[in-house]
Amino acid sequence: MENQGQGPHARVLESLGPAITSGEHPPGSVLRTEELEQRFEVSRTVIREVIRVLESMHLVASRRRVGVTVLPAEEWNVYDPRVIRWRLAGSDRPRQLRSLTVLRLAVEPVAAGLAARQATPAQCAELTEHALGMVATSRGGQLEAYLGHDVAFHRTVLRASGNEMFARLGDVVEAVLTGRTRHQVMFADPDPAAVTLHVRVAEAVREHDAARAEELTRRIATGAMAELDILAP
Amino acid sequence: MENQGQGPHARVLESLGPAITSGEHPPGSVLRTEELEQRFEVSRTVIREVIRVLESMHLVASRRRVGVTVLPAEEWNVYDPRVIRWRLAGSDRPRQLRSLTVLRLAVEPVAAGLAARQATPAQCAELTEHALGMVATSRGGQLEAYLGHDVAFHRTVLRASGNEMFARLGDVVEAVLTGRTRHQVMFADPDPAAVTLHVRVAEAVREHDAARAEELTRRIATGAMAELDILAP
DNA sequence: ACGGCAATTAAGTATGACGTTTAAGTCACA
DNA sequence: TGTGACTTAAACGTCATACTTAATTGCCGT
Repeated sequence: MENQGQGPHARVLESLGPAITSGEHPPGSVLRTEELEQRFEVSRTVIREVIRVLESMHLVASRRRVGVTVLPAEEWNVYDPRVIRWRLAGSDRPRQLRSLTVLRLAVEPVAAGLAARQATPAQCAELTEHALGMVATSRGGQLEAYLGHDVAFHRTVLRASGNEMFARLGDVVEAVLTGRTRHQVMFADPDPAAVTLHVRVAEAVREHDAARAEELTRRIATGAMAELDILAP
Repeated sequence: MENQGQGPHARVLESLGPAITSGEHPPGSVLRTEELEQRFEVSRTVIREVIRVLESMHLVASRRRVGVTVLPAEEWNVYDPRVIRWRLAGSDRPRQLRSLTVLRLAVEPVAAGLAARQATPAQCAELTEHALGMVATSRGGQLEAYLGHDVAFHRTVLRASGNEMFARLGDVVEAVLTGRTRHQVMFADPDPAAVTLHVRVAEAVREHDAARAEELTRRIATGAMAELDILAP
């Protein structure tokens, strides 16, 4: 186990959490506190606090006289950034990436439309900067730099929408984009069409053309969706 | 304090959480565990576990030698059902309702489109049943019964979309609809146009007409949005 | 078979002691 | 006077242990 960063709490959490989301502890199985104490060689305090956190993510439910029960996946707080991270690291990564991309497909176009109406000049400038950054790094295997601009671009759109719920999905987008770059198409340069679309979205937002920003963003997301289906149909 | 359901842990959590989301403890302010022990008359154990949960919601961050710091609102896990509930109960309810309704506006039409493609016959029947239930209870102040059908209808659409991220937004929709009924228009009967739209969505899904289901659902959500703006512009 | 009572089990809470981190204060020295 | 290293102490973090509470199991008697 390479899990020894920070303290016992984080170590146990980052070990137990993924173990649950990956199905290593299937729904319905029970974990007793004492057993976990021994397994991780920590005190009850730590185990109990970890359990409380997992409980708050609806990964487990603790009941007296029975133990800590793993809940079915439908109950999980799938919007918790940690749950997302754990699932993306696990075996059902493809399925998870698909779910998240569909979510993007729903949210980002609407967010772009809102951004076109109310983005500040500073945010418009930021958008343009990152779009151009994507253009500049789209060739020659500068994938990490490209990824940085891509993530920043989408984060800015979500933030500029002025909706806090959208803004908090920045982490989700980052997880999706990072996952895609790191694990699937690390070899290939980005699709030039997608790069162009980003530039045009930045333009549309700057010109307060909500309908166009929405439509163009929908095309970006649709492209991302298609890409997934091509890679793992 | 009427907060005494279940145990000390829940009691303290349900008291401290809202106190934070309502701004009673503004971002940047610090809470020391010892102080909290006395304030709630419970042991360190309980306080520490509550803090860990609040920390997992990104409401607070605990640091040695300084205490538990309240984080700025941008950091909060606004998708956590409890955070949503606490904020809806607090003073920025209108703002929160608006955010959530915009989220619905983005997600539900797409979910309805997906549902039209892959809803099971059982789910179609469920949709029809609840749509008709809405019709039957839409007049004569049967608001509670109507609300139940409305929530169930939207939950079914989200579930039938086959996307786990969408499915988990059922709680959000319930919170929004409940909030609207209970606190804003409790007196008035539902808008007949909205009722009709629900029936037509059920039809479209049953006939696998994705585009129509999407468009009709968009109209429902737009109507909900307009209603909000009318009531608190 | 059934219903109630008791025993058992595992989580929940309380408390004291100690370790660890780190902000902040202090003192010496240039 | 200012800077740097050193010391201190405040608050969280962890451990160990005793005790409390609730729920399941199962026994027993009817």
